[in-house]
Amino acid sequence: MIEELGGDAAKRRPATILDVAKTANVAVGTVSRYLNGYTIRRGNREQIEAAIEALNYKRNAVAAAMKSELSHLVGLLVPTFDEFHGVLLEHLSRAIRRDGRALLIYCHGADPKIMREALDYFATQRIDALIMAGAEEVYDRVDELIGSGLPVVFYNNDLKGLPADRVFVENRKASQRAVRHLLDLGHRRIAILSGDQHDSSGLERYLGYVDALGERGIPVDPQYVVQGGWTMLGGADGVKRLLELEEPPTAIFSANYPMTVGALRCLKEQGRKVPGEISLVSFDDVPLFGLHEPGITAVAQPVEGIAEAMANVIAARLARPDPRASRAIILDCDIILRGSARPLA
Amino acid sequence: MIEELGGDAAKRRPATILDVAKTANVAVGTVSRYLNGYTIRRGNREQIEAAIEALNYKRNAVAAAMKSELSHLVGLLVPTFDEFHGVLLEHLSRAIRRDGRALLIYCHGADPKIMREALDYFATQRIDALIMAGAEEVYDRVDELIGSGLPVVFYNNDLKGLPADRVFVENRKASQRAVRHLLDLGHRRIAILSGDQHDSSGLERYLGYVDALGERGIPVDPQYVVQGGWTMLGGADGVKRLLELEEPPTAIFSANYPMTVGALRCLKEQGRKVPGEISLVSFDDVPLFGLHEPGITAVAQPVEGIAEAMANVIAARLARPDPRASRAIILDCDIILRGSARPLA
DNA sequence: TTGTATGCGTTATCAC
DNA sequence: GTGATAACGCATACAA
Repeated sequence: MIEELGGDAAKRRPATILDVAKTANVAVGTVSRYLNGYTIRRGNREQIEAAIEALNYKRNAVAAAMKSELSHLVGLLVPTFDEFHGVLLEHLSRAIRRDGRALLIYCHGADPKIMREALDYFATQRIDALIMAGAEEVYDRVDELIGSGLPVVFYNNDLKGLPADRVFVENRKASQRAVRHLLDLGHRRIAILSGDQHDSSGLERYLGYVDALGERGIPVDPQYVVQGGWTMLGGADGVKRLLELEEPPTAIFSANYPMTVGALRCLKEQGRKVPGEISLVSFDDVPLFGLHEPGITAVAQPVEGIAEAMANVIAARLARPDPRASRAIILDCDIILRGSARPLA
Repeated sequence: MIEELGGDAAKRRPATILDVAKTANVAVGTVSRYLNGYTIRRGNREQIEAAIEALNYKRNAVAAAMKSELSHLVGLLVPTFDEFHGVLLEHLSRAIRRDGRALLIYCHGADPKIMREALDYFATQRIDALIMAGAEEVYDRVDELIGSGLPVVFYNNDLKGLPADRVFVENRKASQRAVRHLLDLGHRRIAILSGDQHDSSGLERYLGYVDALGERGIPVDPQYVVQGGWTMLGGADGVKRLLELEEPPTAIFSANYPMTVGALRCLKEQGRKVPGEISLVSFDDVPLFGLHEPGITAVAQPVEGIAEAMANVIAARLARPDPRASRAIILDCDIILRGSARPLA
């Protein structure tokens, strides 16, 4: 379908601060002061406001950024837009907006080349701050960025040793509680569908699993520790291997949402009843888990709290640049008991 | 020049194109030409590359944007980050990146004030293009933006009459097929959980429902048309009302994903079996629908195709500044048959 | 092809 | 407070 565009689109040069100053009979400096919230003589203010209205003036943030060195852009570098990131984005964009900034997003899909590309792009765009899940592959680049004065906030995966702020959840304790719950139900052969243990969250969730077993004096059986690589396919594959064992586990702790979906799919395909034949607890909670039959017992991350913390940390650092103190905010998780974990028969 | 206080952090002023030119013994113009991909004498190119490396030069996109009037930013204004938008973002950010641009996102949560704020912010940031679900509340502002030369792409909800590009799916036909499927199974009392019919997608999905009934000579019974307002709560509430009818429907067509979740929750709470007592078909598909017991029969939008189309439309329009034609791309949907709809007993 | 000079719109720095 | 003016870093005519 081809339509004619209105030809009367008056594409005039947009008004500048100079035009406003001229129309309002004041100096550009005065207009700039007005725009930036400084006190202005009342008469002038009214004239400026009238001029802005009349000229339909919109301040050019690009030019402002060039002078002030502040772009009011916060870069967000994520590996993927799974359910967790969707919800995070919802809250984060809201929280960031409160301070007059917006989110510039880049999704790298675990590709190191794209990670570097993203970091370069962000540097190029002169973002005010960067939020990212740490990735070893770009340790040096991030270090460099921080060295150049860019505030960075890590989440999900830490890059130890870098002078940055951090927002994490109690991955280890929450996982421990989740596995302890399975132990309380009488399970002893408990498997973990682990995320990448090079990621701090992957490691900590695994360590929580180890902790819980250790509390009850149960040794960690390597055959029950399978790597799911955070992905749905990895989760399905991992469960498949578990079911092929001579002594399959009676319960599984899955370390994130996509792997849980994969696990459920595999279990369904293999005709294994949850929780009849095998119990399941998931890290990460989504609305549909409550509707699944049975409901999926899950660790719920405080996503809104994470977003708020990120925004606050950034706002604080931008307001008072203090390279020495780096903040680490660690939030608690809830465990939501549903029907996917039941006492061992 | 003025030195930053605190001499320990090597927070030197970043290198500029001028520094590069000086180090490479060429003129700034030459460096600029190199940066923008024009041909350069080989010796110079090598010198420039060496200088960039040595100085760790990162081009300042802000300054470049000011001159070229191109920010390489694409604004994305969404109502909310539901599952659909998560997947969309995944593909869109990738597609947009191919052209060297990134996504500047803003989430308005159906608040007209925030919509206006977002539009102002985008204008201020001098974005190159805008992707948004149309909203009547800001018709005039969007019109103004388009008038000023900003390319706009609508999705999900159209704002008729505006000279913009459009990427939509065959909402009406896909809905018709979905309802036809229920009719084929013998259902006659079919309800629709409708989205906001002021949204073009809401209206078209409703019209598809009407079409399907009309084909079979079945009149539309108003009591079977309930407004769910696109939300989970609205969906739950709508189903509740349906179940209280003297003659409840034997099948429900839900017009989007959140409403389907709400519907499932309500049906579960009320102890109604799906599909034993009531059949269900959903617009929008998510991985978990396949794992639900029963699997949810759903209309799958080609989200990747939507993202690709958006990126292409923008790239095309930005490449050829004043094509007097607006493009409307309409994509087909698949219907995925699972177990939530079964023949009427 | 290369070098020079000018301007983009804003903020910052002065005197006043 | 206000007004005039110098940057900010880059792109681009224009002359060479």
